[in-house]
Amino acid sequence: MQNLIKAINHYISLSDEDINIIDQLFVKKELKVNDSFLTEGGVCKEFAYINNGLLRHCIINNGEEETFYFSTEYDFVCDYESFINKAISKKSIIALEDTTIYSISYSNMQLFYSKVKFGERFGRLLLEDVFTKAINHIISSHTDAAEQRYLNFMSSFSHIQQRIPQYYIASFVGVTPQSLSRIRRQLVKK
Amino acid sequence: MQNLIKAINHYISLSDEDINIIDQLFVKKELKVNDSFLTEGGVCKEFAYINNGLLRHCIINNGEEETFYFSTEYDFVCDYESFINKAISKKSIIALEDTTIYSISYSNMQLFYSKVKFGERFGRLLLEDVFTKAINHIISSHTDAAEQRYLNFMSSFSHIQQRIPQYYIASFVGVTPQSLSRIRRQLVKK
DNA sequence: AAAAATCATTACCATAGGGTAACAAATTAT
DNA sequence: ATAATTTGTTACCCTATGGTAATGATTTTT
Repeated sequence: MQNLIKAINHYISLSDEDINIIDQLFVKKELKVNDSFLTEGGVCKEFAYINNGLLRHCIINNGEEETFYFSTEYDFVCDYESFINKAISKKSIIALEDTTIYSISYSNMQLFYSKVKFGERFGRLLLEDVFTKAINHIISSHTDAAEQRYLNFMSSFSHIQQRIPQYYIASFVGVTPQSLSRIRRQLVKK
Repeated sequence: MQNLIKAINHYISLSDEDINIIDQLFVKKELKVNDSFLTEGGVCKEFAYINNGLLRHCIINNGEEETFYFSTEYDFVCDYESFINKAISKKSIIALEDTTIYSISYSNMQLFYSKVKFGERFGRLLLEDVFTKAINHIISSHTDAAEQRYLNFMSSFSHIQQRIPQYYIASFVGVTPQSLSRIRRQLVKK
C-alpha cells in the first residue's frame, strides 16, 4: 500500500486521514499470468494501481487481436470509457506476468473523490498525464514510419521492453511480427 | 457567454455565484482566418471554449505540416501538455474560419478550479471525455486501413466535414491528398 | 533427454499507399 | 471577364508492409 500512497502523493498531498480513507477504499488483488483485469464484453468495474507485474491492453478487430498498450508497476490502469459510463468494453486487459494490484470499485472511487481532500484534483491531474501521453502516441503513429514507431516504443517502454514478446510489440507498433523482424534486422545493420 | 455556461453546466451544476466567477475569468476573443490560437515554439497560455468557428491542430514533422485534429463550435480547445506544464509546444492551432472563443489564462484557470464549487470535478470530467475520444482515435488508427479511417473521420466530423479542405482531411486521415482522392473514387464506385 | 509447442526469422510474391508530374476544376485577384 | 492561384484528380512507377510458407530457435511438456 506504501507505493500506492506514494503514487497518489505525487499528485496531491495527503493527510493522515486521507491515507486512512485510501487504505479502506482500495483492495489488494493478485492476478496470475493470463488472468484478465478486464474482459471484452464486460464492464470495467475497477480502477487500479499496479504494485508489480505487467498488463497488456488489447482489442479484437476482424477476429484479430491487437495490442495497443502496456501497463506496468507504478502505473494506474483502467478502461476509463467503460468505468466512467459503466459501458460494455470492447477491450481486454490481460496479465503478461503475475501481477499485484490495488483496486478500487466505481462507488468507492466516487467516495475517494468526495472524501479525500484533493481527491477531485488527483483525478484531474492523473488524467492530464495520461491524456498527454495519449496525444503524443496519436501524433507519433500519425507521423512516424514503422521503424521510428518501434524506436519510440523502445524508448517509452525501455524499462519493460525485454519482458514483452516480439509479437505483442509488433502489434503495438502496428506491424506484423515478420515486418518487425525485418525492421530489427535493418536497425542492427546500421 | 451563454453557450459556455451551458457547456460547463453539462458537466457540473453551477450556482449563480459560480456563473459570476466564470463571467469574470473568461475573456471573449476573435480569431480571423489563419490567426493562431497557439503557435509552435510558444507556450499555450490559454484554455478556451469555441463559441463558433473552426480550428485545426497541426504539428511540423520533417518540414511537413501534419493536421491531427479539428476543434469547432461547442468544443473546448487547449494544448494540455503545454498549458499544464507551461512547456514549449510543438503544435500549432490555427483558425480555418473566423472564430470566436471564450478564453481563460492559466492562473485564472487555477482560480476557476478553486473558486467554482465543482471546478475540479469539471476539469476531471472534461478530461475523461477528451481522453476517451483520444483512445478511440488511437485504436482506430491502429486497427483501420486508410479507407476506414476516412469513413471514421466522416462520421466523427460529419457536422464540419464540408468546411474542411481535402488536403487537411487527407493529413488527418494519414494519407496524401492523392491517395485520399483515390479512396474517394473507390468509395463512389461501391 | 526427447518430443512438442511456441516464437522469431527469412524468403517470396502481392498490394496499398507514397512521390512526382501533368492536368482539371475551383477559387481569388486584377 | 481574364488571369493567377489554389485545390483536387488521375496516371505512372516505386517502396514499405502484408500474407503465406518454410526454417530455426527457444521454451514447455512429457
